[in-house]
Amino acid sequence: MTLTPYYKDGCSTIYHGEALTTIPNLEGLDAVITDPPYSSGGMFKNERSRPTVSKYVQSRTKAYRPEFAGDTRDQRGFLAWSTLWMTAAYHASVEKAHLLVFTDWRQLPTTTDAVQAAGWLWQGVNVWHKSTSRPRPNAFRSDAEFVVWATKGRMGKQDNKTATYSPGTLKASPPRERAHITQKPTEVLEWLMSLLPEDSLICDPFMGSGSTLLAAKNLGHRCIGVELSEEFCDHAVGWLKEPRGSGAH
Amino acid sequence: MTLTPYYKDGCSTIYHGEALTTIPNLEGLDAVITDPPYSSGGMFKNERSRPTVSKYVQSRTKAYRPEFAGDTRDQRGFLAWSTLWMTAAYHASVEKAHLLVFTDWRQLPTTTDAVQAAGWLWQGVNVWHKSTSRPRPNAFRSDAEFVVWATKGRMGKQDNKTATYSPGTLKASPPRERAHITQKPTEVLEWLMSLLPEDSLICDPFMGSGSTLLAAKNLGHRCIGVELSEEFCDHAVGWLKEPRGSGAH
DNA sequence: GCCGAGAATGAATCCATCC
DNA sequence: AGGATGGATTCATTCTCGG
Repeated sequence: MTLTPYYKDGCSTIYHGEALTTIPNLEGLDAVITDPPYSSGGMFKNERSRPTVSKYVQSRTKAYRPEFAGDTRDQRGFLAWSTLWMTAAYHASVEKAHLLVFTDWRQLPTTTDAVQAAGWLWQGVNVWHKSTSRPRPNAFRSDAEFVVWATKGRMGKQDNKTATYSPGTLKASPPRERAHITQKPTEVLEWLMSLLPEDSLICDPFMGSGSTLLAAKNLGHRCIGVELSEEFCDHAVGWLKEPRGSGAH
Repeated sequence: MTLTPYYKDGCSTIYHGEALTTIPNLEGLDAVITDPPYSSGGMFKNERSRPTVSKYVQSRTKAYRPEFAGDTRDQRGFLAWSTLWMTAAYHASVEKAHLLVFTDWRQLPTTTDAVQAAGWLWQGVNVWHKSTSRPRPNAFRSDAEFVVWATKGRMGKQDNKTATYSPGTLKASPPRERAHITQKPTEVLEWLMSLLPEDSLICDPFMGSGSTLLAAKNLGHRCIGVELSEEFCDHAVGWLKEPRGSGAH
């Protein structure tokens, strides 16, 4: 089966479609960096099944943000689904490829299970410390988002001359103006790409607004984005053509 | 069975013995805050009979840990053992008590499993960002230690007047002059105690050098420490009597 | 250009209320 | 009764704007 790109230029490709059916058509990936739907937002079914806008957004101005799909799975469903797409990503990747998956504290153990079930070698947990989070009385604030890091096989000997050293924890605030609820600061994505050699081929199977593609472009990598919602595909295309408000300065 | 304290003063009590057999004799705990051995260290005789020098020189957190993809019996053993002491701690605690357990990334999923298996309500994952870790070439540094947070039952209504707001992520380096290698910064322990009402009863079933007892004392709480190694017990007693180099300033 | 004051915001959570 | 909906709450940080 041949895929038809929704958009394509020198370094960016966007496919409009489902991750599970699209990833098996890809190959030669050096890294998979993505922020899948967490299916969090509550411990109970009725809370999870609320629309993402009402689950997650609560601001006075109520800026419009599109709904995103696939956020209603229960624990077992989330594990099974995660294992499926991660297995597909594994087969589409080259040896020693990197996998970097965002998750919140509730799904962290399930995500590490899925990563390993899919054949990846779990290497660690990175922390994105976002200082702008809502306070909770008599509780610890959940002001961290986690990134499960894994590789395809062992990394082997490294040349210390050209070696890269990256922190496992980064503090950064979400961008002021976001199209997607979960839109990441470019800084965070560039951090996660810091281990990659030049001109790597990256894939983000849950592209959203397209931050991963933009960060890859900034760093001189190629990137393939997959997104189910046409609204987000549109946004990403416009953003790639004219990255206004990209947060870069 | 009545326990005989190894040491006791107004706010601190130390029992020299095993956590599993000691905790069932305790009651009325408002919080359990501890850094258990991550591997099976302390569970088996060969670990316990190691020479004093290696116990003191080698950090407990750097102890041998099984390869992840390897034999899973150690993982299962760790889960079973963790569930046992956490269950005992649950029964020794009052309603709405807090549980705060240090763990590293490898044992984080097993720890959250054990916490929930023991009946505690998992509330989140705190991050201690310690900037003093060894860099690895071509890798993300593991510069974070995790703290699994849980409570005994739901927390219910909170009074907003007297409510406490605590961060979920803290950056702190170990004090330059440490009385003991395994010592955590007092700052970190005081952070974890920040949700507790005055004069709470805390328990650290894996006391080590006694940082938890010292932090509790600083904040006006009572604390019970349990420790298998007599050397550690001795050290803690000396430290409580004269807290030189405690990191407090 | 730098600094200080003021405003806006958050993958939240609890709880009352309605259907 | 039980599931779904909507309102109120809160502070650290960032952003904006004016002097």
